[in-house]
Amino acid sequence: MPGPRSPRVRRPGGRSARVRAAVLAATVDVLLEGGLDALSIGDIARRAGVHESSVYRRWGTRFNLALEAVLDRTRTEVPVPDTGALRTDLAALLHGTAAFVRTPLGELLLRLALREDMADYEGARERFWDHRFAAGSAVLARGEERGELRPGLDHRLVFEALMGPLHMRLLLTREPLDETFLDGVVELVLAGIAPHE
Amino acid sequence: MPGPRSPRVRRPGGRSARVRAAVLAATVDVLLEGGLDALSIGDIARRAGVHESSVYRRWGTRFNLALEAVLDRTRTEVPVPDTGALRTDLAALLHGTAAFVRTPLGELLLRLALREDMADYEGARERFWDHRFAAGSAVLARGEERGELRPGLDHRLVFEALMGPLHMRLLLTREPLDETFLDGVVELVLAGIAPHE
DNA sequence: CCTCTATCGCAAGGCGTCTTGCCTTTGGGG
DNA sequence: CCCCAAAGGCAAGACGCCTTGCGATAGAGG
Repeated sequence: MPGPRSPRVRRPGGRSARVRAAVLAATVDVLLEGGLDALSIGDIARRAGVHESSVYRRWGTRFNLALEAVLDRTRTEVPVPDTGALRTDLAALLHGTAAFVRTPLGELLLRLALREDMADYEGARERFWDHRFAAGSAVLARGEERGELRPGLDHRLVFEALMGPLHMRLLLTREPLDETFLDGVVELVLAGIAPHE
Repeated sequence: MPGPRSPRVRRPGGRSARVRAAVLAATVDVLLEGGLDALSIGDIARRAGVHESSVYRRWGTRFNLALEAVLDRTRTEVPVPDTGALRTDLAALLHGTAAFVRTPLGELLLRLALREDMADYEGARERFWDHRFAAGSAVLARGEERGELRPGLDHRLVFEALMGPLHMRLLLTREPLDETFLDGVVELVLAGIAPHE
């Protein structure tokens, strides 16, 4: 239990912070070299010049460690496209996501998100998707003002219709994410949400 | 190398077949009780009355074993709905898939399909999705004859648009798969592929 | 029925994960 | 500047995954 003298925030340059930085850096290195399967706590501890038990005590499992390391390196801010037209905005959103998941860290993050045993990070997942959904919703709201789609649509549903096929290919059917495919999805969604003439 | 006397097919009631059946049965039991994480080769071998090394020699990793056990139990035949209208056919397809992935074995299969380290089963995955896609394509072809959708659309794309949001919710955002959602997807896709009036 | 080989049982062992109890070090607060 | 709690280092060890060499056995073909 943290006594009354227990500091809430340690000095950012202290030993703990150094250890944390060294371990996270080593983790990202290993991750980028060999992927999730190559992740070994012993290896990381050695590279970071830290004892194994320190890693275990702080992070528990290597997946917690990997997630924290990746999140630490990943800027999750999503740029909200504003090209002036719904079609190009949606395309930018989709292509941006495709580009991200093709990034080494992006793919790592996606793979980690699929694990079931990360109870601690429910919040992180929720925040991640809320963030991305907000970008989609902003784009749709502007399109609505311009009369480019029917009003009253469920933005979440439209967002999922846009992003779903991409993730399905990536994770399940493992077909390539070529331009034709991405643009086809945009056109299909666009047709689905267009106002009745 | 199999000599000239090497039989291609062993007797189906022989020792090997008995071991295989016992191990697969034990595997499914464990899987249904505790999920993928509870899968321990030692445990399975004990339950099946078989030595651990026999399991390792035959299946290698527990994920190969799990996949074979699940595939062995799963009838992957997809019923092709034919209700007379595209809307209800698509709804049946989507609800059927949702029902399958909510099955214990269905969810297990989905989780296993996500693993990257199953090089041996690329073929199985391809066959699985080809099968399901064929059902979707048949439905779309009939709809096309009835003039319920624009001709010349990429059936694969439409299929992915229908199934993508479901899998995205299930795997990534982990939001519930309620009726409203599923029906919303059907309506959106339907609007997206409808002939221009 | 007999042979012969694929498969299984067995035992020993390497390796990685993760825990735990004890001691040492560090650095924030008084 | 000193004290002391939090964090790290260390060592021992449990446990599960997976491999391997060898001997035993069952069952398919002759």
